[in-house]
Amino acid sequence: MDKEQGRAILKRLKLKITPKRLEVMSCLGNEPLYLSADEVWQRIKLRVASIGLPTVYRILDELVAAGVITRIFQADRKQYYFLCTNQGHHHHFVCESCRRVEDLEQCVLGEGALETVQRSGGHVTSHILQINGVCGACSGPHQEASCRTA
Amino acid sequence: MDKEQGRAILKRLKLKITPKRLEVMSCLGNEPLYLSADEVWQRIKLRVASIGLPTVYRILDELVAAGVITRIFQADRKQYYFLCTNQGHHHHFVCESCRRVEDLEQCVLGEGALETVQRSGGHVTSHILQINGVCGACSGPHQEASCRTA
DNA sequence: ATATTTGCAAAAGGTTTGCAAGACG
DNA sequence: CGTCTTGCAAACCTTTTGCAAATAT
Repeated sequence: MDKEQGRAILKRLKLKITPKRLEVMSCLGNEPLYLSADEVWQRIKLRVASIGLPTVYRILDELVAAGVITRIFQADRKQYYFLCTNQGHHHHFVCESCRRVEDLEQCVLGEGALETVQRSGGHVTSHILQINGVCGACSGPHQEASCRTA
Repeated sequence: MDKEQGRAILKRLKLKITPKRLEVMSCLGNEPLYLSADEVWQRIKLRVASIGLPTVYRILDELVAAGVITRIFQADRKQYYFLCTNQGHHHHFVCESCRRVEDLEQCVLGEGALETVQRSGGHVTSHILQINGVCGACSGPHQEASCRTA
């Protein structure tokens, strides 16, 4: 996720191209980790003259609404954000240890899911699916030291 | 969900049997709807002499920890609660219109879900799966009036 | 008798809002 | 230049906490 990709996304969304927006996208797009709004803010502050936390929230909200970034669910009821590079419909595997997010190859929802609802006359509009666990790197025999306790 | 079932659950969880706990379970167990902590509180206040909102939160937390009730995810980032009567591992269909929650017959996670992760050396510890839509009753041709706009 | 439970009031803390100043196109 | 963005400070509001009083077993 370089600046050029960010510019293209903003142009497509009809949003003005501002340094703050580019920084938020760049921040989330540079590593496959989920971050809180506050964490994005802390990282960006180091590189941008001045930016307020509300601005970070506003930008994140825009990008979530546009489908550019995804919310990650965690037990602490804070909002976490992840920038998907993968375009198609898919879901995520989230490592509890290192915060890494991996795209699952396809929507792993089973066949029966929608039928059950449709059978009773209803219809499905959306679904939430997130798989939590420990990634390969964090599960490896020599990786204990790198594991987070949070 | 009558008082007797509530008593049995509390006994199994080694929690003292108090009127407040029975009321919370009874409130959530009487209709297949998800409610917020505040809504549970409002309903119980009508029937119990005095109960504080913190108590409702504490009881809900205990019951979630014990697996008796489930959290429902909504966009407003409030916590919603639903009391499952179904015992086995399963997930829920949530009606956006009437708040009704229906148990899906089985875990609708597809076969490929876990394999993708395991292939790279990781392992899965949990997953979040919730299907949103409009239920049969709310989708029916003569049900427009009963639909919520929230 | 004693550990658990609860009320009350107050705090916590992530997120949102209002408005004036600033920046993009 | 007009409109969209942003900073700042303050408000919001759900949820949590501390502690003393009440209650279950």
